[in-house]
Amino acid sequence: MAASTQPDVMDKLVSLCKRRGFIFQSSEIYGGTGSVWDYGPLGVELKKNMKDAWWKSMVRMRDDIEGLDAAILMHPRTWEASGHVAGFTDPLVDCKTCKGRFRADRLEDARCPQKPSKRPGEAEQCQLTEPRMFNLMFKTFMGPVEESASTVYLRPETAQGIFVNFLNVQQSTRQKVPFGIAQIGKAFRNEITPGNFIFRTREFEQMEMQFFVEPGEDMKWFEYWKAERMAWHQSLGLAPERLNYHQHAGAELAHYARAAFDIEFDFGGTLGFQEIEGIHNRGDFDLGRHQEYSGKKLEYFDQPNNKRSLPYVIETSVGADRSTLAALVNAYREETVEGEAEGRTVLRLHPSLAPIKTAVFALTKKEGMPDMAHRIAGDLRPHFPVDYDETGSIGKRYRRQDEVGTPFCVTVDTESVKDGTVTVRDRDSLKQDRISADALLGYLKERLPG
RNA sequence: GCGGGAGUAGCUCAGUUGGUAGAGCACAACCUUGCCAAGGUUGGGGUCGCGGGUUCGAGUCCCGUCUCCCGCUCCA
Repeated sequence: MAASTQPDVMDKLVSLCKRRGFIFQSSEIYGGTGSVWDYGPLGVELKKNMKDAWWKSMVRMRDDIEGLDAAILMHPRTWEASGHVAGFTDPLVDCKTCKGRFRADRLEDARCPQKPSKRPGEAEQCQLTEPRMFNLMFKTFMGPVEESASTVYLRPETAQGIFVNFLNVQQSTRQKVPFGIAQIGKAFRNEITPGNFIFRTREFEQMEMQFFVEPGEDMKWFEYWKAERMAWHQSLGLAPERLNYHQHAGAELAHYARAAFDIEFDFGGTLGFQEIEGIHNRGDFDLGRHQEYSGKKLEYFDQPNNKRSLPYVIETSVGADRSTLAALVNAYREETVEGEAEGRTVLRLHPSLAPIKTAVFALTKKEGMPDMAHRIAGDLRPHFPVDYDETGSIGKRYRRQDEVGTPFCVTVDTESVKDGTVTVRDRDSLKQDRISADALLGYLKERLPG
């Protein structure tokens, strides 16, 4: 069969995601809410599989990383310490005449700085609007009274929940540096320019791990995690040629970062290579600042060597939504099946990510086929998500499952009812195996990782 | 926030000079077929993003508003 990769599949993907129940625009019946998306029945499974894969590789498969689920609302001082209150607030002014936008604190004598060549005639002076404060953080109020003292923020990143709990986790688990804390959770940013489907949204989910290391060991661990994280993305099927590293240098470096690399994925079309994960060496910036703002010591006591130190932090931060989008883009294919007039749309998702692992069909509604197919589906359900279908032609049902990435389809026919064998069809190779229904679970488990 | 484009059925779209909405696909039921989107019959679905105005009458003209896309600004 011939495969074709579309230059820009995003439009088709958005349409498919809505039609098949992966992703819907939030509050659509009210006209939609800007840059917020809801995950439908298949989308929630896909994203959950993505998060489970991450959690398993980070927390369950290692004994040097612990899990955490910190609250979205934190003490407001947290964000003063992190630098988000000061660093994320800019006074912006717009020029009504020349359409420019500028930071008020960088303007001289309140004049529009646009070059004369781009300004209208002298008679028509530029008109600047009043400065408006713009902060990336969403504000809300805690308690019944809305007053400034009760202002709290929706966290713009999950990392701070880990830093403030550093000693709680370390002492309760008796971990020794180097060790890490992992967390999956929602974060909120009032982006000026959101967009590109679920790529940049105002409410999103992060999968972050902060690894605490001895100062001086930081670059060694930085390189370790750089490699490990790239391997993880590939293990979930992202094509190696669509992944690369992007190094941050100079002004591009965040205020806390000593070194930073992004892992980028090629989304194709107009988007091209975009960040899906960041690996940062944050030094002791965060623990140091929280120590300063809270007045509480956050040093780690190294018992054998009888010394105290503030660990350095190597952070890996993946966007769960971006990874999900990358998986979808990476998996999307429009193929021509040999000998067939019509092509097929197929999501070649890694089996561990597929929302439905196996579909069970009754070839027709006669001769006890539905009964047997229902029985088989029921036997498989305790083990993984299963879909049952008996409508339309068999080819049509295969196409439906291809479109949502189901790796295997099992069909019960007349022979099945007589001799107990079924047909198992593979999504990618289109090959069919005839096996005993009794051996089906073992057959599928062998081919479905996780 | 600015400039440009767009908003008609689940999806992709068509709707001529304003006269009370169509197609393909999808979906549901039944018949037929019986391993890769066949065929047939029937059917459910839109008041045309939302609000207002002009008009005897507006999807079709005007104003406002919301949302999406592209560009700018911005982007820890």
